Amino acid sequence: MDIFSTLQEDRARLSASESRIADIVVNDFEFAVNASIIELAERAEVSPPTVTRFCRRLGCESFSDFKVQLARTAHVGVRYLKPESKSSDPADVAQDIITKAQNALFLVHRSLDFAAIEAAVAQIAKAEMIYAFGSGGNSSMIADELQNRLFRLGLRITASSDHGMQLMMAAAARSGDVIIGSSFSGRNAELVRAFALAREAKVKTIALTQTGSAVAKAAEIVVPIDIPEGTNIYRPTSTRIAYIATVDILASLVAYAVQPKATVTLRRIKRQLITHRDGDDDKQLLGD
Amino acid sequence: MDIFSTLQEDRARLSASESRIADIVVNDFEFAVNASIIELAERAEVSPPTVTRFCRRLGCESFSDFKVQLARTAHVGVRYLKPESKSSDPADVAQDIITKAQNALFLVHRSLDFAAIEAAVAQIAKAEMIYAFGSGGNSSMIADELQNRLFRLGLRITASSDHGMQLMMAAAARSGDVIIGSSFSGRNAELVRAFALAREAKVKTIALTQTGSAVAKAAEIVVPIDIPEGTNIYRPTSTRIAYIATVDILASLVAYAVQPKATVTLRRIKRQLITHRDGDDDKQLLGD
DNA sequence: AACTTATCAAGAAAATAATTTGCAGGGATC
DNA sequence: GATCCCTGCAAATTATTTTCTTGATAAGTT
Repeated sequence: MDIFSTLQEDRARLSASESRIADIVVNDFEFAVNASIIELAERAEVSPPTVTRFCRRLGCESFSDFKVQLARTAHVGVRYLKPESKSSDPADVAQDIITKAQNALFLVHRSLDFAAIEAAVAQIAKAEMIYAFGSGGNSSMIADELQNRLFRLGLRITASSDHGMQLMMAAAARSGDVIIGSSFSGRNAELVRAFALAREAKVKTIALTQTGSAVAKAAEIVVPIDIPEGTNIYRPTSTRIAYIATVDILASLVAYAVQPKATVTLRRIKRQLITHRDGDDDKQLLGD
Repeated sequence: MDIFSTLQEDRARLSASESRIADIVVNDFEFAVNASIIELAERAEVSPPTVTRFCRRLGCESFSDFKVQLARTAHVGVRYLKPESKSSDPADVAQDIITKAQNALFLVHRSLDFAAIEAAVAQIAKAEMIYAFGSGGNSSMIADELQNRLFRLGLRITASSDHGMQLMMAAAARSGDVIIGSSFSGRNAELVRAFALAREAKVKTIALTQTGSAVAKAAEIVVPIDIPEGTNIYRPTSTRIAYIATVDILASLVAYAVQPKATVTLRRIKRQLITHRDGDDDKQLLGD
């Protein structure tokens, strides 16, 4: 667990003096990581021992331990509190995107629902046939990505971003099949319909979407992905990164679940790719 | 600038004793951030003052300043040196993937070639027509992603993952057009051929690929993306994240470059999407 | 209602530990 | 052989933690 979560959680248990310290840490993080215990104490109008006690209460060994914990979390964890820059300078834009992407990873990691993931992995690994659905550019990329990752494991999968096809496929799917649907917004009405159709036929339905959304309610297993998207409509970065990472995790776990089958297929695919390139090395990653 | 770059750069200027300290810091980072100056000194078989001087040489105020700098960089920056875990426990797998993804972002950010990016952005923004090429699952995703991002800006773009089509399109392209080709491996021979064909017709060629690779050599503008991929072939995480982030940066910068044209198009697309969903909100990101 | 007691927060001062500085010896280089 | 730089020692400084004490609040008792 990281300091920032702990700080949020334990906020209630803190005394008045300790709360003042917490405020300073949260609001002026830069100061906090650089300050000595005396400086921090002075600013919070408490005595140094109180600061030590504050650190201990948060589960740290000592004040310096606290600072280290703080520094390592905060690099990734704090900035999402900060307003994004409005600059169009390349360095700023890059900084902004990278930061948001890292925050997204940080947030996904923290909020991963392993129970749901394991349930999804179990279903995927034993599926007769898998249908990956998603529409609208972003989610269709996720569907393709699922196909790209899972067919390599020897699984039978097809991806579709076409609403009409999705409905027909959902209707054609049989018990033992799995439908994985992705929706960033959670409000893809056609996907909801496809899920409903599938569930009538006892087809397993897995949704990658926002908690509590229409799509989430329509699916049997929900792997929730909840990322606050920034307001800049030019940059759907965070959510996409979060989805990609989640798919990566799912696919990796499925790989472990189907391992014996998978290695054979991978080797065959790899051989195919190598002849397509100018020969050689085996370490090169699978696919271009 | 972060400590780790500095450490790498200044490595040559360090004395023997200081090098020993550097070794420990790099190889056993966990120890280094938690150790006191005395512990670190003992382990490196030097005296505490030498450690202080080492920190100063790296541009830090003091030893504790050094530790803070270290902690804040290293959370993201060091782990790619570490062997990845072989565990198949979901929490470990997730941790591993998230860490690798964060490292990838860290590394891309550090190695971004802004000159190349700006050159690419300038060409893309004024292109008559854009062709996005990529094959093999990963790169084809990048090509689709480019299309997905750039068409929203009112640019004319098509993506293709079909080698045959790519060659024909390259042949059909005219001066004023731009071809953007992506290749993770840098050894997609067909893409090289498409670039060659395009350059004969004075079509601008932009490659997203590894520095020094065949694809890189074939293109006029190279936006280099160099990420060491792990050895676990089930997990092409890092590179993909790096490419996505780079495309995000490119697309955002193009958005700024073509702004007036773009907002109109975005508004039209958005209206279209909203009727497709169950009404409402404008803050929702563009596309699902 | 008044007093006692327990509990806890918080600061003062002392003790401890960590860090830095000044200085001097040793080795390498020119 | 002189100079320069690295390095460690020891002292000085500074920072941090521990211990002890005080004061406040709340619950229980007479």
